[in-house]
Amino acid sequence: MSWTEERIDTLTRMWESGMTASQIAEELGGISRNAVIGKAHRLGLKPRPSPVKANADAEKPAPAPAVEAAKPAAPAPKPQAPAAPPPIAAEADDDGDDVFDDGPSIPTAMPTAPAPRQPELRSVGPGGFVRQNPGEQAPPSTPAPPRRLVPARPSEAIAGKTSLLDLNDRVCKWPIGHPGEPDFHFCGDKVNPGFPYCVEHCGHAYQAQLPRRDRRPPPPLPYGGPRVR
DNA sequence: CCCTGATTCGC
DNA sequence: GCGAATCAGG
Repeated sequence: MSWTEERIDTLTRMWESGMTASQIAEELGGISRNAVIGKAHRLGLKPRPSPVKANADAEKPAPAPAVEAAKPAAPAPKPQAPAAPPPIAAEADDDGDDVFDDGPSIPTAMPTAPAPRQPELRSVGPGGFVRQNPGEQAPPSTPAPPRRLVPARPSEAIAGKTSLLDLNDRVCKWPIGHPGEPDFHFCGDKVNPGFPYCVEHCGHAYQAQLPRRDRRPPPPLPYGGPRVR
């Protein structure tokens, strides 16, 4: 098997949306988990919560005269930052016509003029909702993921629906249902220009920020919160 | 044991 | 560039 552009694209999207290397390998078929990881690294995409991210020290005064087999063996106790489960937002890369693609961006990216970071400046998005400024961005109340991303595999249940692999910059990435469920898919409507979601779901994802004093205590949506649908 | 991603290194 | 082998943490 060779890495065609299409396969690379699939790999990239799945990798960036949090699929494990095993799952990606299985999806692509005829390829090993290692191949996926190797390719992912070669592509330069690897910002991923690794289960083994301990070693950060490169310099070690210890003499390593051996030609090889020099194992650092540095059990430096490091505080482990808990890796938050990645949001389901798959920043799809469609080659060519993605005008607004400036890399892995957050949904606050403005299509036209970047709003200068000013405390009380507030702009109104194309959908008519009030934008949040950078910094006050609570993660979109994505009711999505953390359990386990399983499918992405063509199934009868999602026939005609927008699957993970169908995501691009033009369709709404709002998840419908939950990963792992047979009919898990995405909204797929035309996006509110400049946003990852359609107008309706932008209304869910971006809420007008009330003055702090009027702010209700944050609704504890532990996880697997309100179903969208 | 299982899983994960990271890294190495012969090809 | 590729990916099996290996490593290492959970």
